[in-house]
Amino acid sequence: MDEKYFPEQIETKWQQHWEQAKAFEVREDDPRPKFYCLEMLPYPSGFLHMGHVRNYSIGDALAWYKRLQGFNVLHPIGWDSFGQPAEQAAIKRGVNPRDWTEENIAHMRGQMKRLGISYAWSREIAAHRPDFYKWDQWFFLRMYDRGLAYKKKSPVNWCPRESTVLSNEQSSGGVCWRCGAQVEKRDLEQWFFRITEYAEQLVEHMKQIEDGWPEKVLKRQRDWVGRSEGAYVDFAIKDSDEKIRVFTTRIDTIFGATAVVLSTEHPLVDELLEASALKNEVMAFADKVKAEKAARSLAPEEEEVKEGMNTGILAINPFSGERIPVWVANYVLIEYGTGAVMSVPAHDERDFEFAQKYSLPIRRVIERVSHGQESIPHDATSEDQSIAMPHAFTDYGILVNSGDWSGKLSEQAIVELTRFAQAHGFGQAAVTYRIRDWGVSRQRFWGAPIPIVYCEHCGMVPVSDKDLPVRLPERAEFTGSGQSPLAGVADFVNTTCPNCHSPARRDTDTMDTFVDSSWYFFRYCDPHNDAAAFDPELAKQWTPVDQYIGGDSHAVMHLIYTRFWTKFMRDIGLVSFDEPVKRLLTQGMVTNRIEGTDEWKAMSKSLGNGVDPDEMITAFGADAARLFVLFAAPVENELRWSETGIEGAVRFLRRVYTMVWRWQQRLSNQETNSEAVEFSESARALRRKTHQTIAKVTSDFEELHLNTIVAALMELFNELSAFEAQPANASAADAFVVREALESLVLMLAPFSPHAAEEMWEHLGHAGGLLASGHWPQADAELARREELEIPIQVNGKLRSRVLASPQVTEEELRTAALNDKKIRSLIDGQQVVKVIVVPQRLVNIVVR
RNA sequence: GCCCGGAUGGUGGAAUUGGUAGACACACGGGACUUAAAAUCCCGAGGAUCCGGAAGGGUCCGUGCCGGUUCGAGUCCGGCUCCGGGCACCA
Repeated sequence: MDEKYFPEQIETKWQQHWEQAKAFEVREDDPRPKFYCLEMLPYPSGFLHMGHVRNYSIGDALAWYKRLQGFNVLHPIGWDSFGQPAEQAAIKRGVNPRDWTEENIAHMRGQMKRLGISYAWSREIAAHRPDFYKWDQWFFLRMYDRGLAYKKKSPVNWCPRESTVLSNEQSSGGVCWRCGAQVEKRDLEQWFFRITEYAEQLVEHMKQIEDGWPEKVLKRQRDWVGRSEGAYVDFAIKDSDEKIRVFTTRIDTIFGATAVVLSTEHPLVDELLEASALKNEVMAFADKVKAEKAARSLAPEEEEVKEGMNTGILAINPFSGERIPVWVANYVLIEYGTGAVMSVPAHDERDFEFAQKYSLPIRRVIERVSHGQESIPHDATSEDQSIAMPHAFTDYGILVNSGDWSGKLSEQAIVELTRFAQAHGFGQAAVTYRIRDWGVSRQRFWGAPIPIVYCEHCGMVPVSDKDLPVRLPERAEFTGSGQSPLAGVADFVNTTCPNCHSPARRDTDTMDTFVDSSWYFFRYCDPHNDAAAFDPELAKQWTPVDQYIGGDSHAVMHLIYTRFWTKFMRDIGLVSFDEPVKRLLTQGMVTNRIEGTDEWKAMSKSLGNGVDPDEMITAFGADAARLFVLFAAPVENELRWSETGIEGAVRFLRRVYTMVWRWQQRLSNQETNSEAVEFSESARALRRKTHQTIAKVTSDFEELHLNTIVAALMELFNELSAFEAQPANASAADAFVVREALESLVLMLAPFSPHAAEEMWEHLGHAGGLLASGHWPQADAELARREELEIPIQVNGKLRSRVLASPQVTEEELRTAALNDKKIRSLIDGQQVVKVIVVPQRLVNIVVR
């Protein structure tokens, strides 16, 4: 041990020790309870950024804590190594995506090792390696077997810059989630996973995780799934056998329907207009809307103007028999519900706006329930109330002008009208969801090939399991054009049919990379299995994940897909639970000031406010960088980068290190190891602080309040520094107390700054390091108890004095002590004491008048 | 527009869930060491104001704003303001 703290030396030394000792590898036959600590796997862009450092520092702190507490901790890492950047590099610079990816992984792995994150490296996985994506393909086939993977021609979100299809999640807001380009609509044959089949469970099972997941994430998922209860209602069409089915959540307003409005893309539009004189006009309108929709993606912020056209067709309101016009309009979504709505201008903002524009009648059928109202308003209101209503009235209320249902409350009417529709065969209760099936086809090279071939005779045929993986070819042409580069690789495309062995062609699309991340953490349980994605028995020992940590940018994509995937794996018998992750932590962003401004933004190269973790490690050491990152803000908050802050962390580590250096000689004497009988008052105070700190740190770890843990450790250190005994003159009892404090401090520091902790632990007489588990200190409640309490005394709620009392003081004694306090007596002299409130062990408040 | 968060010193943030507001740190100021600087160590500090030669001590105000509940409110309730985020024609 050097007298001075040299982080670089210490860190290199312990990283080697850990590697040699395989300190963080785990075995399934370990009898201790398991803990699965997982951080979101990174994309191998080539360089870690501070967001990664924060993510892994949080995860590693927890992994260390649990390990020290005696858990068998699985803490793995891998690479989300399929995806666009590798392919972009191939297009722009002609490099091989595989080489590019492997080089990036090698560099980032080195950075992680320099940070000293305690990963079980033998379990490292990478999505782009055939032994991994083989199982993507295997899962695809299982989806296919069950009808959960299907192909359909559909308008897809198309990123023109990257020449690829995006999922709904990846194109939310009309822009590409990756490059920000405006998304266009195109019709392509695409593979989909039937996530909608699991929509109900995705909502329902939130109950199982609501204690462990941030409400913010659950809410976004709930919104994304968009469960909505309502009813289908069929409107018959005059002079036709066809019906228009609409979905509504407000069947109670149906007597106010003054039109039925179809999406311009509704299949019935064509058919119904066959005989209509307006056919050409309406079709022209539909084309115009379609063109506008495609163009609109160029300026998505722009609010769309509602436009429509009367088709001249009449629909029949099944409740009233009334004939109302059928319109087509651009504001009705084909993707949601049935692609058709009943228009109730009086009670829906959108219909109101539309009706005003086209002078459709606005008929009020719901009245506000006034407070205490008993009587029912009668149906005396006039037909057209557009003048009387400045807005749509969208609240629930009481029905008017609604036939037999007038006078009923909305809630009740909804139930009764739905039941009536069902009984008469023109409707039924229905639940709809906003979530759409997950489009997984990508016209890209750098992904898992879709294991399907097309045979002239047999049509679409799945590849046999035994022929997996369908390997990516070594080379391809990267033109950046629309087709998958795989289409140009003859060796890849041309194959034989698994069925009839005649010539066939492979599907040339690859899978969305979110497929990899949907199940990767199950692979860590059994990473080298070449007979299965994982052995269910091994997975059972580790999963579900106890704590997952990552950015909240994945709140709806990855974190919904992985929940879906888990339910699917449950259904094919691989796992026995519904939810893959018990606790989720969404860490805050790391931001830095943009030079010359007062703006704090996420670090990024393009903004020029990035901080290179390597430089941090070189300048201050990994231990200090990690300590600072965890201390500077609560884990879920934004973290504002500060150079001086990290210097403070170095200073703290240096001070602790120096303290250990100063005491190590004295503490090597065995007598300091056994507890003395008598301790001085100040020694007892230090012990008290030690045990109070242990208790606080332990409970804060359970909540991942890492910043307050560091503060508590600093407090303990400050008290230790102020302790009067010095190494040269310390009694055995004093030395014992110092040892207890120092050892506890070093152990509790290990999750934050493990290298320095190892070094100090060794020099406190524990050769062999911290590697063995089970060292976490135990708080002794007896020793942590205060010998004397300082009780604040208030008069009329204002702090006026303090008295000292023993922790055993009774309420009565406290009251007396407060009233007899000199200062208090002079203050309340001559006034009437109305009441004395005594909070045991806490405070006394004297109320006077 | 709708739905969530949040607002505490110069700064990041603490506060046992209704009980001494500002822990811990950064930045800052003063001092020691030094020829000097850096490093290190010690001390100070919410604001205003008063008493005292000093050490110290007192009073008032103070957790975005207004109001309420309570012996007591950063914490609970009602009404706002501002900031951040999510969704965005989902019938």
